[in-house]
Amino acid sequence: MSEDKKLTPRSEDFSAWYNEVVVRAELADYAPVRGCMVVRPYGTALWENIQGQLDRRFKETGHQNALFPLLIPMSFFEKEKDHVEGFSPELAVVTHGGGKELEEPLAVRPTSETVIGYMYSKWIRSYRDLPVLINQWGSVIRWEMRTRLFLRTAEFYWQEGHTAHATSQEAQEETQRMLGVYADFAIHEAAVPVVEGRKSETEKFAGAQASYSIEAMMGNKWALQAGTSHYFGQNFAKAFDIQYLDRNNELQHCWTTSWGLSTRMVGAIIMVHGDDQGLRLPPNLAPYQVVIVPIWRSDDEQTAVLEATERVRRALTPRFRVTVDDRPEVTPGYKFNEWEMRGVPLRIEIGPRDVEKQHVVLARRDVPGKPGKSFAPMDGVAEAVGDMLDTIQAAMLASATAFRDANIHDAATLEELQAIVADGWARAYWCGDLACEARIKEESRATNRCIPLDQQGRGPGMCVVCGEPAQAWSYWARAY
RNA sequence: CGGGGCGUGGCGCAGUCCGGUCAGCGCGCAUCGUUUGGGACGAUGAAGUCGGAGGUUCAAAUCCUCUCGCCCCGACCA
Repeated sequence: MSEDKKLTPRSEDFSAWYNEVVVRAELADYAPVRGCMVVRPYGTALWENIQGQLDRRFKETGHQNALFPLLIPMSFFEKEKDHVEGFSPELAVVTHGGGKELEEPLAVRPTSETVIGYMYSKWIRSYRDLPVLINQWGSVIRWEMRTRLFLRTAEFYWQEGHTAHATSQEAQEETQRMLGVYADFAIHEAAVPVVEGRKSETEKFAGAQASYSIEAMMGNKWALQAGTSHYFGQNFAKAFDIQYLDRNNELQHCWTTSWGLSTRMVGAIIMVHGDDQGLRLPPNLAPYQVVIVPIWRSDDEQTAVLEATERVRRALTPRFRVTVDDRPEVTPGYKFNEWEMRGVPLRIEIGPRDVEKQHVVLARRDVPGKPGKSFAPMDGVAEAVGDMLDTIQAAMLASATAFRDANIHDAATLEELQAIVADGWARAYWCGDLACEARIKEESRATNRCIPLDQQGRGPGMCVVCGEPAQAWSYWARAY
């Protein structure tokens, strides 16, 4: 048995395991450009399913897609003080075009608040134009010092929603509505049990008045910010003159928001669900929900088995995303392992014995080995598969939720917090003082992940650093 | 940008300290045969500017200088 057939146990070296899963499952590769990645067809298919589920939700909440330019004049960034400070260090800048040096350098967008703000200032004239609810799918570039496939690449693919509203309240509601959309997507499609919360002052987005995030616990108990939603107040509207005439014919600045979710979600799915066999994908997002593996020996068997396989495939298509692995040159055992590594949630085995009995073998990816196997009659296989995929989706969410909850603990002191975040998340009160927050980070290597909107279950508390009364508790964890 | 590690057929590596039949192993790949219900086996075969550039030497994967890239840990961040 050669070394490359084993995946690194998740508990030993999580980073190595993660890289191996990404590469061997053929999700992505390194690009010939520093810090960038090539998303391979299998990874892209997964991403497209994520896009589909999000787009469906965006449509339901009244949003439309649009496309804005990749290149942004440098001067746009200088219009909002915090924004330029936040992004200047990580801009990629185009200085030449058509063989000549440009009069004004162009930044490759690191995010599109500025160009979109510029356009909104032209589009919005009246309160009747509001709200503007637009989303963009595309890629952006941030020259990060350190990169990781999917989690932090220099170029990354995402959606960024940008909205403009007539009132502060409406913009704040939008910010939280979209946070809720992300949480709903993560929980019900990705089976990633996220917590929702507000970012602290130090953690919030450059130029935002308030930032919110969904945070997920990875298999090594680190935290990952899986989606963000920002309330800008009138910061960008004032910087870009986004104004409208209200009912009283008075000029007002808009209230704007933005929210984004990236290919980082793919990384989250890998790190939340993956196991020693490799990738595990939730049925709702898996490129292939079902792989059918026909098994035969003789030519006679082959004919009968492939006939049955085709019948089953037709019964499942197009209701499910199905692929058939009838490669004659590799053994069934090889196929089992390969598709398990690639995370396909349900495998159907059809061999001579199954044809004879007119049933198929169902093998669950989320329960590896024999315990995950069962039979389903060929007639009515679609119903059995539908039920099984629902079961798998629910089971994956349940186990990820149980894992998360088992690894979150309350901390009453800094010492307790330090001990907890070494191998989990801490819930700890913090007075809101920046110095106390910095102290926690220094002493524990943990960051303030978010201040949950739902503060239930804990009474009034005291800051774990200074002991002063604290209004709210946060999740603290090591983070990607 | 600091600290550590690594660049040798497609992939994973040995060889580097001590220069000289070291161009080698496993997997993969190709052909043929036997196999096929949990990563098959045998035979034969193709494939490598040893990351790059300079230098030392009769001789460099190996020593020296510079350089490029990647991975991990920090700082930064979706």
